[in-house]
Amino acid sequence: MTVLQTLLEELSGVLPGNMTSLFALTRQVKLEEGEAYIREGDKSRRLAFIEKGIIRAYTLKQNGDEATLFLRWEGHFVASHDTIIHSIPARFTYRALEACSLIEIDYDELDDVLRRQPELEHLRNYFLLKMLSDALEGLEGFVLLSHEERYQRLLENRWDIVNRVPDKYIASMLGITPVSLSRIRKRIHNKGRNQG
Amino acid sequence: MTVLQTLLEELSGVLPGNMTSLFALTRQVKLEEGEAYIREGDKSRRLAFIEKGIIRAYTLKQNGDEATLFLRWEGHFVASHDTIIHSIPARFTYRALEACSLIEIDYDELDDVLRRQPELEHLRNYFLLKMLSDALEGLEGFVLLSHEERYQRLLENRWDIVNRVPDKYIASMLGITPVSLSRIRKRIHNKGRNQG
DNA sequence: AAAGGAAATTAACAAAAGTTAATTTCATCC
DNA sequence: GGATGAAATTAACTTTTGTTAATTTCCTTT
Repeated sequence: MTVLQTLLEELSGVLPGNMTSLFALTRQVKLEEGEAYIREGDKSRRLAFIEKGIIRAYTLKQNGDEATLFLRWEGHFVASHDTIIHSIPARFTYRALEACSLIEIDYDELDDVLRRQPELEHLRNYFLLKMLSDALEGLEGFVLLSHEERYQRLLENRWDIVNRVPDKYIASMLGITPVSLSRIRKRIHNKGRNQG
Repeated sequence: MTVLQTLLEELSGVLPGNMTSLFALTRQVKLEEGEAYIREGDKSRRLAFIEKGIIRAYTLKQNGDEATLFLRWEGHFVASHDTIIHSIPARFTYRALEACSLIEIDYDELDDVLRRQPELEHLRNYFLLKMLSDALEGLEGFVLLSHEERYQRLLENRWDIVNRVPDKYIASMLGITPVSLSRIRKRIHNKGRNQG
């Protein structure tokens, strides 16, 4: 039984048997480090649970630099909100930062199953609420915290993830340049020295 | 028939009769300008559709300044995500910037109705996806755009709303100070003069 | 019309971030 | 183990923002 199955059963309280129609539609996908899962311009509406690895969503800014929108890792779902919510081609590329193991499903097929088995609908609610909560938490950071505080918070809450990801992607996610992040790191380090 | 009823029926394709149990639980709420709808610390799980007016979600930063997380206006739903998603007391205050007319429902009662009438579940999906989309769009702005570009985008997309809201709240939403927003406005104005 | 008060602008200076480029670190490959 | 190349740091300089305070604008009230 997979991590995902265990998770879903805990959340839904539904017996494994009733999940058969759901899991019949899933397939395992392996990505090599650096491999793209969804490319900018793709129209496929696939959705994946991350069993292992980190995926980075990014796009090119007008000035040519990459901008990282978010990272997702073990236990998260990843999908292009452009294709699923708005039915437009993906405006971001979703690429594996590490070798990844995913469990994939087509969103439209998932939708069919949920329509036929409304007792599973609260799974969808659960994950939508979780994603909404994450997004709002991100927004909060930008409104409430300075760049330095935002990085500090990331270190406190996700030290393990920050450690697995090159700083330049972290910087971009924080809305700053790598040079600026480096200065922030130095500042934090010096504070630690002087003030304990 | 209210704006909300019309909207829901368009979205759900469900006949008015089936919505009776839903609307039996709603009540209209009027707020004066400056009146709070939900206060920081509140535990109530109410949810409201905004028929008329603008509501601002804000909290006090550690330094004592107010930080505005978002604005919601006609056609949006407003609720404390802290109480509804996480079941913790609201960390933000939701206050009417203008006199408001709301249609309110208790989230737990709504939840009951949706469980009993699963044919309405896709309404919840629709609104959750819409809120998620809004939140992600906000995040995108912080990652992809400079302060000036973010303000420009707001002017282009929501000129009518920006016009109804004091600049200091707009500035806070953009993650900058009122002084800085004022300078940005001047810069934009001057560009318009010189470069047409 | 005058007064009062909040919001917005401006000014002046300090702090932080952007930009470009040089330098150093560090992991990887041969 | 030395070469290679990307990432991170540092440096030097410019631009933007933060901060505090003064000034102006604008709206409301009397």
